[in-house]
Amino acid sequence: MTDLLALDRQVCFAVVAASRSVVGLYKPILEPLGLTHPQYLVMLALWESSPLRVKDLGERLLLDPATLSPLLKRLEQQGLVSRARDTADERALALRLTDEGAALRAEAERVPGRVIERLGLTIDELEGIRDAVTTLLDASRRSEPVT
Amino acid sequence: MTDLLALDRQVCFAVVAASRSVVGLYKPILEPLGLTHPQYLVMLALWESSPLRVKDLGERLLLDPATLSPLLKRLEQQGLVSRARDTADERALALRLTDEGAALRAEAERVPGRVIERLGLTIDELEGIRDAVTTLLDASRRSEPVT
DNA sequence: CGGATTTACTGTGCGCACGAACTAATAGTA
DNA sequence: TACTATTAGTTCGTGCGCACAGTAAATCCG
Repeated sequence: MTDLLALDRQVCFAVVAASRSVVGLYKPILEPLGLTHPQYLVMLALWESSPLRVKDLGERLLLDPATLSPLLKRLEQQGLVSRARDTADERALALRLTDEGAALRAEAERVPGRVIERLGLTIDELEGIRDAVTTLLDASRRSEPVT
Repeated sequence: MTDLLALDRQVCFAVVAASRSVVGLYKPILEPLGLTHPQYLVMLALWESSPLRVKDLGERLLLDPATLSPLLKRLEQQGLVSRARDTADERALALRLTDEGAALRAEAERVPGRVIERLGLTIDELEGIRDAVTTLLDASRRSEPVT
């Protein structure tokens, strides 16, 4: 019989610790860009599609608006993002890349390669990890109805 | 050729999001015990070996002393843990379970089963996830020399 | 049209999480 | 024995991350 207690501990501790450790790996690489890891994720989303509302951003990153709100203000202060009310819907905020924010993409494109290099894992290993973690994420999200 | 950029994004976003989501899954289950997830991990460590120093605890959980210090004070205030200087080494803090802290274990033993049940994953899937995430954690820790 | 409801975001409070600076105790060494 | 270096914890500052309450705009509906 499998020891559920030990298995649960291994899975949950590992994923929480891995999350912190991986974010820590990004830190020195993102520092020259002046970004934290969550800010980097926001910029990735904006580089992909630029006029974006806070709500949509939150759905993509699975983050609360209350978390994004101050984070976006910091990005605005850094001149990377502009925050303006959507003219069509005054409740919503239209997030746009500034020229500076768009320009940062060139530098950011070298980030993933450096992270993967430092991890020292093969593509196959990374793909396996991606699949396993995605399975866990999906299972976890299914069990806690988002609303 | 594999798209490293996309792969990196998938792996790193997934692990960070999975971590948050899984911790969120614990929240309603741990709430009746009066514990947050990090506090639960600390209690797990103490249930395993009771006189423990902050340093050792930090090494097991991969957490900074600066993170544990206030967390442990909260556990002390809840009456679950005692914090007393080690008589042999006055620098060190001897963390011990109180009777109440030891007693909480009985309730906590039902936590992992409930989490696994809610995740709805098979034992095989969980073991695969554990192995994949552990590989990632190890790789990440190797690349950022702890000190 | 006009009031009730929903929606989008913001402010507050609390708890991590970590780097950096600090204090106190121990260990190492000339 | 003194003097330095190391070690163990704490404090402070900053940035998430979320629950909860609040505000303002849009939508629903009688």
